[in-house]
Amino acid sequence: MPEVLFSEGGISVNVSEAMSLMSKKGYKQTGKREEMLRLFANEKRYISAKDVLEAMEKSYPGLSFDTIYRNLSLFVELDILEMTELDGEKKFRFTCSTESHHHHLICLDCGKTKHIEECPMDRFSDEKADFQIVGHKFEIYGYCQGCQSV
Amino acid sequence: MPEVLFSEGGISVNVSEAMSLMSKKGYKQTGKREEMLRLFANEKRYISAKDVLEAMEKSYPGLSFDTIYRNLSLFVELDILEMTELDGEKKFRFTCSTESHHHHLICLDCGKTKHIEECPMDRFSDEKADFQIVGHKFEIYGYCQGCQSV
DNA sequence: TCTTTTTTCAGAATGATTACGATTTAATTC
DNA sequence: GAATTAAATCGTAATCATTCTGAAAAAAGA
Repeated sequence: MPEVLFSEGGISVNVSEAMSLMSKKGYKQTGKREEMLRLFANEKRYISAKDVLEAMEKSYPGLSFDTIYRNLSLFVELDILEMTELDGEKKFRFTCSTESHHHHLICLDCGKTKHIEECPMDRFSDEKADFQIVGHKFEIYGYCQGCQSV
Repeated sequence: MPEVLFSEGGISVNVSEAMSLMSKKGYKQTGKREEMLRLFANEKRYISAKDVLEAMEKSYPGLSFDTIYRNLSLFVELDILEMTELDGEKKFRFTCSTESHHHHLICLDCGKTKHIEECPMDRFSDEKADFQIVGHKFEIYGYCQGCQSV
């Protein structure tokens, strides 16, 4: 569980940046989208679609899974969120557009992450592999301090 | 699609090794298990449960998904197969017990793989991460030569 | 062969995700 | 600010991979 919220300044910059990116791309600004983004900006960890629904049901009772999933895909498409698959479940996390390429150490319990600056692809020469390389995944799994004590 | 089968020697050694490991552990040797293993020994690439079912339905009509999945899990537990999750689907691949720790470059089309000897964890000091590390994943995705031309 | 335990079948249940037609809402135009 | 239009949302059903269940069949050991 996340203990500390970010300063309002930090949040609003990222969320409003994302919102204006959306309208620039022709997508509409809705209260639900903003609240979804606000949630991700606060959490800064990997959470599931179900987590999102549960967090938003309070303010939007009757909110549909369709809305959640459609917006999650949209956000990933626009690079506002990043996605990974853990244990057969898609998990999403806020992306800061200013961050350079990096990887994550991920807590399997709460989804909290730690950046890994180093990328194994840096020392991988893709010529000798007769594959056309289109992507890669490097993730380290574990339990964060908070979740170890449980 | 795999073009070349392995020499019978190579196959049978791996398959029979796996079969005797099973009976040593108290699991029964069945024709279905042997044919599943034979399939994986021939393919040497990541395939899905559905692929296995389709390949085996010819010799075992009416074969159930339950049988496939149960045996796949058993094989993974016994380190006979290795498993990864691609696009929300579990994919399985034959493991040679003699191979040391390694990673894969994986063809997103046919599941063909190429070994990557280098492991990014070798130069990752887990002390400074205040996470209890339990695992990691490093995979490179692309398209093999055969699948590029399509 | 007989017994015991495991495996398998057939189909239902689950859980995550996606699809659909109808309705509502945001952005745009007048 | 009302009318228009396109996108977003709802509610629910469909889909897809995977797991479960209880009964029947098959393998291993005595």
